Amino acid sequence: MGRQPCCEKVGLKRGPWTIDEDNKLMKFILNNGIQCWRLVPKLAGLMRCGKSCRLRWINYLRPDLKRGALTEAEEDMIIELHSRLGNRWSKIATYFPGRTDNEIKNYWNTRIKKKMKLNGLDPITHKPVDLETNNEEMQHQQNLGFQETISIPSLEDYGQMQYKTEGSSLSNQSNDYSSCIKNSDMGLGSSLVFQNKESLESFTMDSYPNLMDNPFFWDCFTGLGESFP
DNA sequence: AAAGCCCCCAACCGCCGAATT
DNA sequence: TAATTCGGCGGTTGGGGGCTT
Repeated sequence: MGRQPCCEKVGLKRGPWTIDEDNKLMKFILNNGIQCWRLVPKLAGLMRCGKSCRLRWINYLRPDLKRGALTEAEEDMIIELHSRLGNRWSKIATYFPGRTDNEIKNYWNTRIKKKMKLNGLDPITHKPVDLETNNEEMQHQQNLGFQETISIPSLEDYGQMQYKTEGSSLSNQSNDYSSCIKNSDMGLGSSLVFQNKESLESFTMDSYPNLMDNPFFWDCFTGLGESFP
């Protein structure tokens, strides 16, 4: 009953692949293609399980893999896609030819996640970390008429500092509101409002329900780091 | 120079839906 | 229909290398 086992479980090699193993696997797949991963190690003369061979091929040996560090543009796109798709790394990886889901996942876990936390954003929800927990701050912002805020804790030491980006548009529909002000007040964090160029009327994030999904949103943060010593 | 710490990433693990017998 | 594996996925880990003290 049922299928045959994928491989002999005993005596299998584990851990890092040797150059010799890589060569055997590469040679076999280039010559024969991939019909069935279960048969690959046997036919290629490898003491590995099929699953391990598959992983090694997909993540390291595939000739179409793009080597080297991810670019800033790729990083921006990962953030954007993650905000929409969540931790669906294989889905995200389809937008990056030559990159693997493992590579993107690693990049997210070791760099982007850290960066977002530094910016006071929850890497899971892409929303400000203390939005729900800091009631005092929320109450303060509500008193000011701000219903939703973006918190940038690293600005705490900068008191009344105002940071303004010129000419950064949030979307085609919001060109009139192209100014973005990050206003750190009371030393608790920073609020984000959008200001109409003509009327100087301000809008909160509620004006843009899907703001975090908009790649232009992240432009607001460009250059922010330069303000710091 | 050496020890300790931190970061990165390759590889493993466990789970799940699909496929097979 | 049940039992079992396959293929694929996301989460996690541990070893190696680089950096700091």
